[in-house]
Amino acid sequence: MTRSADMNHTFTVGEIARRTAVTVRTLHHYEHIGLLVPSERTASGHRRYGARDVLRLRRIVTLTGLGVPLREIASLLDASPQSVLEALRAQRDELVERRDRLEASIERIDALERHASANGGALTRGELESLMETIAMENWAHRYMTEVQGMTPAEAEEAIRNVSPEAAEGTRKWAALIADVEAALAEDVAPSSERARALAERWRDLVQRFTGGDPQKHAEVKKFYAGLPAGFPRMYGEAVDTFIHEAQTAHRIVCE
Amino acid sequence: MTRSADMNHTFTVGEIARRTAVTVRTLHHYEHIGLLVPSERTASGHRRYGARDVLRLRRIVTLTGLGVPLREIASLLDASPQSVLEALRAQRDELVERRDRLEASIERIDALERHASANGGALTRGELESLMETIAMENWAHRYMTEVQGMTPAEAEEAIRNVSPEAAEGTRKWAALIADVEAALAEDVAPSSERARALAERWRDLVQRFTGGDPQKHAEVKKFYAGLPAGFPRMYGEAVDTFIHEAQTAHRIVCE
DNA sequence: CTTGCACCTGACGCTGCGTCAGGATGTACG
DNA sequence: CGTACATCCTGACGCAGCGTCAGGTGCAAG
Repeated sequence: MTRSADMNHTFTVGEIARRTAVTVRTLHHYEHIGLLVPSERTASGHRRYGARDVLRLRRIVTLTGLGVPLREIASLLDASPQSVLEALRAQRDELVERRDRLEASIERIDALERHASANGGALTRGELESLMETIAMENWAHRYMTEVQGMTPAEAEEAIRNVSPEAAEGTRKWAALIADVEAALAEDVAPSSERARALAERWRDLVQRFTGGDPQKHAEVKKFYAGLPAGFPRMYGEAVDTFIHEAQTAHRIVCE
Repeated sequence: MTRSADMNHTFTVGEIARRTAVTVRTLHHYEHIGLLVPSERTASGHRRYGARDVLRLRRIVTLTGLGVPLREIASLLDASPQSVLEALRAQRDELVERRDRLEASIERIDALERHASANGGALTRGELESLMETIAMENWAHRYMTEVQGMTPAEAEEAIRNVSPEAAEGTRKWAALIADVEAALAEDVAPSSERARALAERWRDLVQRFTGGDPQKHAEVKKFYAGLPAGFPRMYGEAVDTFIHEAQTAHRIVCE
């Protein structure tokens, strides 16, 4: 054997880095935060890692691979197996939540894609806008269900997914209408104008369609809106509300 | 109507924040990076957001909700619908990749949990260690397959998942053995000791089991290891190799 | 002795804001 | 008209996990 029996052989940062697939900078960082301090230093100050350090590092790498934050790893490395398991359970829950959020985003993009390809692969700016507004309203609905109705994120996703296609179509139309009204607001369109009349009529039609012409349901919706906690973000702004009201008055459009 | 016709009404930061469910600090930040600069300021320097700003903000919020980085949003807001779609496609790919990574981590934790509950819900330190070593080796295998064999991450996941239960069991035993050897190294156990002999025998048995006693397969495995690119991280360190070699020599354990 | 590589410390950069700090404004009420 | 009290302002540090210089030292080989 040409190699000496180097049982308590020590390694330099570079060697450790290569052997465990982390960077030198990472090792510096781990030492800086006190997570992995090499057990030795040469006289000239070079780091020397022993077998014990390598073991510790392997555990650290494993746990970071599971997405456990470094702070937690630091406390876990000296903890009992039970608390490690417990921490990993908590970690799992977090990972699941993050994964579900990603999944929801992916599905929204997919939905947008489907619409795009249904329209021949090309979208006009307006179509894109209204689709993005739909997404915005879904986000809003999600917030509403979790924060006001107290649903879990998963339940809210479910509820939103379970909306029937026609209702989703309605949502899309609402989003488009609101976007149009806000565009009109941005362009200083007068409520008495013809364009405002068209918007007010679309608004009335959507309200009728949404409530099925049922005054009681209309009242319910109003109550629903009134019941929102103060400061809770609305689907559309006060300015939109005011504009539509004025346009309806100006053009004597009865909404109910 | 008591409220005046405030068509080009402007809003303060706080109002905007409440209505769009972002924080005031976020609006400050968006202005700081030039993403959303309010179209007006009062004489005293207070921000005033108009309908146009609200529209822009809604789009920003929608896109951040899809995980698009702010820098990209900045360029997307003035881009054509086509390039927006294109960017969202790229965004989707990224999201999918992140989701898959999360999924893999979740599954690893689940596997660990299953082992734990199979052992009656309680794990000894050694069992936990060896399970974590298994994870480490899976990570290693993943790196090996993607970086050396050139597989995609998905293919690598597949390949690892497709390992038969017995092979997985073998992997676990290997991991446990390596961990034990490294522990022995950390404790300065002599290669001539009884404990080293036991380790060397376990090593020999695993090699035999892995190669099925076939010398050619043994040679293949050696070649596989020798064929690894220089500097590629190994499953175990040189010190382990040396230790086992010396122990086998000291106790005349023939391995092949 | 020089070359060249590996190592050292220190410090800023990145993402997307949260969270003070210290002070100026705005609005409602008496 | 003064006084609360909410809201607004700017500026700056903090966080997670390192990447990436910058400027200087150590070490083995030719």
